[in-house]
Amino acid sequence: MSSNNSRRRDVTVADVARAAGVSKAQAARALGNYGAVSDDVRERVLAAAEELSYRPNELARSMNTGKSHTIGVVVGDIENPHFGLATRGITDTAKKGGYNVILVNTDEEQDAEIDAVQVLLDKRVDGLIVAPASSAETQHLQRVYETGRPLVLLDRAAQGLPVETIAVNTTGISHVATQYLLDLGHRRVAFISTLKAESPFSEATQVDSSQISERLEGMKRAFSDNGLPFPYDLVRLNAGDADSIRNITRELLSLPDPATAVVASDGLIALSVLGAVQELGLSIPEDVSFLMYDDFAWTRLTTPPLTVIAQPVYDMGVAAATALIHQIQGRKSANGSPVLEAQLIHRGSVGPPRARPNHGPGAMDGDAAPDYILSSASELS
Amino acid sequence: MSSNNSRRRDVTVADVARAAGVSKAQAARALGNYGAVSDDVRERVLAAAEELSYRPNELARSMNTGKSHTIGVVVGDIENPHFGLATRGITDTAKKGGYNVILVNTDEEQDAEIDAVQVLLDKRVDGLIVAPASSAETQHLQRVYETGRPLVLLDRAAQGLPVETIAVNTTGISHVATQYLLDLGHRRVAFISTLKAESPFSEATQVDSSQISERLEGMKRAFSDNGLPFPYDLVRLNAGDADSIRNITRELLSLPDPATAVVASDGLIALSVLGAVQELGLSIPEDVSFLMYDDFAWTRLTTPPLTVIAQPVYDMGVAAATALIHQIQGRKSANGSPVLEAQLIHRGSVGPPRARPNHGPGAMDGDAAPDYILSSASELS
DNA sequence: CCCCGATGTGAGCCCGGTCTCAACCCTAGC
DNA sequence: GCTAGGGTTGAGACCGGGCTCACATCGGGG
Repeated sequence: MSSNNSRRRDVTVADVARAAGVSKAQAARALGNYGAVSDDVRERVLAAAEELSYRPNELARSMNTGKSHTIGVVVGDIENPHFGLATRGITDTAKKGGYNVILVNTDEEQDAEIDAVQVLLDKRVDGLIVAPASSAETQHLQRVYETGRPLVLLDRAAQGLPVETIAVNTTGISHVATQYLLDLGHRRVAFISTLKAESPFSEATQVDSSQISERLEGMKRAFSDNGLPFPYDLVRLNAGDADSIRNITRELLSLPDPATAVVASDGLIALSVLGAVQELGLSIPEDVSFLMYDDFAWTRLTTPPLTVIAQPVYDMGVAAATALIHQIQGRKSANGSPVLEAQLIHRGSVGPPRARPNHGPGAMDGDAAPDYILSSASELS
Repeated sequence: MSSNNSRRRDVTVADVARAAGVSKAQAARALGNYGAVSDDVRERVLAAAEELSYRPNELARSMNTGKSHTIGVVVGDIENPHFGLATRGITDTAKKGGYNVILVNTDEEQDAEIDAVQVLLDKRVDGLIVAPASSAETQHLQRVYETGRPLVLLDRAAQGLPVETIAVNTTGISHVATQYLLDLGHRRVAFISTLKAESPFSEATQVDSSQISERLEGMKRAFSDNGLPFPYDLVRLNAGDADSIRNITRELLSLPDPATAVVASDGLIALSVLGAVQELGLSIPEDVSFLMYDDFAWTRLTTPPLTVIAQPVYDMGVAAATALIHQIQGRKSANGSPVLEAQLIHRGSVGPPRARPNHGPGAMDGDAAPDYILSSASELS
């Protein structure tokens, strides 16, 4: 009936003004609630607006206020619950502050990210939250920074960019977790990440992601603190799709000197690793210990439940959005960024490594965890 | 250095025109690649644009083309992997078609949804994809439809709105799944959903969500096909947060005549139900059978792995975005919406109910599954 | 009685693009 | 030599709000 006969034009202030029998300026004032307007005029305008069901065109409004009340969010993959949860934190906070969120997925592709940032800038978002795919190639972020448009990084820092970054103390928690594994007697600790890299990992590899490099840093430091050599051969990058992760897992566990503990960099990786372990007929933690980043609800339901490094992902989203909105509004961050800490949560997927006949020097000779470990383990649970 | 001294204005066509020594109109033509422009002018303009690193203001462009190349997506909860995955399907498809996505979360609140739709309309999105919280209260969607702005519904239909809706044949799969449970001997089948409702479920309850009502319809039909009374007392709505789900689960399992099978309406509910079952010290499927909607990777890792109703969630997102873009571009949907089918995937969480001494009439007297069931079960696995 | 400020009001510019229109140049055809 | 018609060009309208400015109008104080 009253529906779309040739996409009728939207109602504008001019229309409302005409209907109310006043000038456009007066109508605008009444609607925008500024300037001086007589009660009579205000009433007539508001009535006319109601009658015509007038709605301001936000695009037009944005154009001369220069504010779009929209923030751009660029993440690697919303399908990944890690980002899903962070995004939730961002959108909740944004909404409270009167902002909308344009979400762009990059599949962790550098080019897609560059593009995304550009598009969002073209759309004149008021600010950007980016989880950069690379901490090394950051010219596009540099450019954003130079235009003066508010920018907050999530999860990963960008080299040499003095931009507010919301992330947990990754090196620290990684050190703690690794020390825990070492104390239990593990020496062959593997680490699997989706991070894209050209060649196999070695001592010389420069890792592009600050987050991954910090995790590795924490591991290395723990090994060296204990006077142990770091097992470079067990660090695996490029763990993209489920199949490649399965293959990597199989390989790590069938080496002549196999991994006795596996650390998964995120939940998606964890799922594939666990699938592969299951297929190999190995059991956790008797045959392999397993540790993953992020504490999702399902990690409590596996047998055994999984020992995880919990990150306050939702809160990180909240913090990022809060910081960004502060920047947009030209305020200094209230109290700097809140300190967000990750936490090692002991459940059942980590145990002492299986005793192996042929172990090199420097290894502890027992395979059971010393008492003090068990007690420290239960402290946090 | 070259950075933000007092937020310098963006470069405009006028600036480029001046730099190239031509009129604004000519510069616009050269940049926009339309009309007649001499090679000389084109070159000078493009060079100037490059030099000044000119970028068109999409807002201004949208304003007089009337197209924002943006679609609005309104979902209940992105944190829920169901929507996470669907959103991924939507954004992937949108990007391919040159559209961006503004994402709004409603927490399944009707008011938030009304608000969200309004805001997106105000921002002049080219179209909307909505997973409506209610199939009954749909005036806001009705209004969208009346303005002629493209609209596609996801997951749930809206009563009396002749709008393209992307959903699986829910009644059918629910019927199949229920029949399977009945064949195994279950009579006390519970269903838990987040759907908000005023009062406890009864025969008279009108369910607000088409999706849930179809699922219930499928269940009821299966019961009546078998001449069995439908256990209205085991349908539980309002299963919001983790705690309430835990309580509901405990209650269902400790009734005088307890549920022997529980169907969870989504992954988030499933997690809490499983947690509660674990806490009660019950085992699946010996003590209770369990069935859930959506096939997430983690459902394979629990002990036992879970029997699920797999929905092609990603593809539904793709289909919704595709349909919307077709509408926006004024084309008829290529081949109507593709037929999307859900599938019952048999794993280990459903078994025959425990034999109970005191069973009413009409129940099968054995508790083991008849042979034909087992074979039909393995067909799909 | 006149001046002044406070209050109302309308005309019109602005944001940064798109696009229409009329004018201009130039050359081929008569 | 003159004109028709194509290729080029610039001026300026327009999208829909925000906002400035100039011009009332009115009441109170000196």
